[in-house]
Order: sequence, then structure tokens, then C-alpha cells
Amino acid sequence: MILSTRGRYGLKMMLELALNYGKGAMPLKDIANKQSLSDTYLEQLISPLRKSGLVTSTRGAQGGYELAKEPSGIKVGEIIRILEGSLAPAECVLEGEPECSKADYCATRLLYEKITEGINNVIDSINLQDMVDDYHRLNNNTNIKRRNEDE
Amino acid sequence: MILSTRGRYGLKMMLELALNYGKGAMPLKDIANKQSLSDTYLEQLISPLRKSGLVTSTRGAQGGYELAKEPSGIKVGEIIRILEGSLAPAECVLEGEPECSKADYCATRLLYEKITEGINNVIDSINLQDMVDDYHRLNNNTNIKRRNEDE
DNA sequence: TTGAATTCCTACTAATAAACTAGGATTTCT
DNA sequence: AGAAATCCTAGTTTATTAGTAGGAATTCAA
Ligand code: FES
Ligand code: FES
Repeated sequence: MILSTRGRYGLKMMLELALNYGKGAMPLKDIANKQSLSDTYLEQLISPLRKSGLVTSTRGAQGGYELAKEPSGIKVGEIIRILEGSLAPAECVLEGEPECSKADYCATRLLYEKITEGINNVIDSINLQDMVDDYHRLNNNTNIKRRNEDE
Repeated sequence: MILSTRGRYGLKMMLELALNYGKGAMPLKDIANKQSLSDTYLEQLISPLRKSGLVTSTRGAQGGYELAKEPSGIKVGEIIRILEGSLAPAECVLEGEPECSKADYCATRLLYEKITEGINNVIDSINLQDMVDDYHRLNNNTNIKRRNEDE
């Protein structure tokens, strides 16, 4: 499994916030309830997202979280990298330092670089708005403006 | 890190066997020494590769392992899947069963499918012969036939 | 025919990482 | 004042990874 719960739950959170975009702050408890996840765990995940500037928070009663910019401006790759670290297949690709002693000889490293590139091509080409659109398509919801009023 | 030591060491083993292809059986200890890895650990990794038919073994003195077919016929993806299992980002992609309760609504799943596809495109398009070629290119070795005589 | 080299197999252990939980301090609205 | 929320640190539990240990079975070669 490439993604741990950090990445997977984080993506669900961000999708939920994207669906709520423009409607004010959304408390974490609501997100946790909608997705049937532990809100205390989600707390830990949203913290780095806030510190990275992807979401903003409002403290106190009637507070909550919202996206810091519009969904189309947030790439899935950003979210994943913040929560999971890089998805490189081996450390040497990550840090530029060879893992094995035979630095110059290493043909596996070339492979790792290609895998990394393949993954990044996907996750950096998809943004939250794309996922929102997918969400509506999946639910046959043609009336996009009112998409969330029945939730 | 996408690949654990199982996949990474396994790839190195298989590359070593590919470099040795056509020269008879190679004892695991030699592979371990060349790559500075624990031979008892590698034992565990080569077992499933043999059971999957990618390598053949010869027991007893002067025995060892060799590729069951030519390097160009063994895709990197096969090796990785045998040693790591599928590289899917989430279980639902793997088993076809939804992870979350909101099966139909799930937009993250579409993302996971695209990531999976991106990875498979890479690892199934590269075979061991490609890695052997890379290896020789990296080492500026124009005399390919004699590549291993100095090791 | 004996001994060394090797694969093969199962089970165990140690270390690390993942997945949460707990508790409380702080902020803000009503 | 009190409720609703974020924020922060530190635990705990569980699962996975990475590796060891020990020995049985096989085969070559002297
Ligand atoms: S440099 Fe990364 S495995 Fe060799
Ligand atoms: S179906 Fe896989 S996360 Fe929803």
C-alpha cells in the first residue's frame, strides 16, 4: 500500500473542504463524522496542512477550517507530499545521496527515478477541483450549485 | 518510501542474476557479497521469486540461482509485485471492494486508480535487459561481452 | 564415501513505523 | 459564563519490517 491512512484520510478531508469551499469554516468534527473517521486523529493530520498554508483555521465557537485558496489551486501532490513525505521508492532518489556503495554503477536508481516521475506526473496533474468534479459526476448531480444542501 | 527492502534488495538480486545470465548458476552468497547484503535475508526474498518461476535453482555444491528466462522477458513490475504485493495506493483499488462506506460517492478512488495506472505503466515497461543496458551505460563499458570478468 | 557447499524451510526476535488516544491549554462566539 | 472549537504535546497500542537462528536435504568433487 503506497498511501498510509495519513494520506488517504488527508485527501478525504481536503475533498470535503473543497466541497464546502466558499461556505465558511467547517469544524473538524463535521468532517470526521461525514467520513466516519476519528476527529482526534484528523486533528493531527490537518495541522501540517495548515502550517503549509493549504488550509486556514478559525478558532473558538463557530470556528473550523477552510481551504486557503480555491480548489483548482491545490494539487493533490501537494497534499500527499505534506502528509506522507515524498513518494520516492528509495532514499537515494529522495536525498540525492546513493543508498548503495556502488553509486556510479547503480542501475536500480534510474528505475526509481522513473517511478518517481511517473507518480508525480499523476498527482501533480490533478487538483482538488478535478476531484470535486469527479465527485459530482459520480453522484449524477447535475445541479452543481446545490450539491451540498441535502447533506 | 514506496519500496521496502524486499523490493529494493530483490531488484538488485535480479539485476545481478541478469548480469550473470548465460554463465551458469550463481550462489546466493556471491550476490549478497557483491551487494553487501545479508545472505540469510536474501534467501527469504528469492524463495517467492523461484516459486513464481522467475528464477531456477540448483541445489548442492556448485549450485546456485539463475534466471529462468532471458532478462528481456522479465518485467520489473513482475519482480516488484511478487516481493511487495501490489503497489496500489489503497485497498479498494486492490480488491475492487470499497474501503469507505460511500462506495459510489468516492472520488478519491478514481485518483487511486490513476496513480496505480501511472506506476504500472512505468514498471511494466521496463525489463531486466533494460536495466542491464543502463548498467553498462553507467559504467562506460563498451566491451559488453567482457563486462563481468573483472569482478 | 565423506565433507564441503549449497538450497530449502520454519520459526523466532528485534526494531521501527503506523494508527490512534488522552489530556489539557487557548481562543472565540453567544 | 459557558460552550464550541482549535491547538499542542505526549503517550500507547498494534502492525509491519527487517533480519537471525538452526537445521534438514541435496549435490558435487576430491
Ligand atoms: S544509488 Fe540508490 S540503490 Fe543504488
Ligand atoms: S472506495 Fe476506496 S477510498 Fe472510497
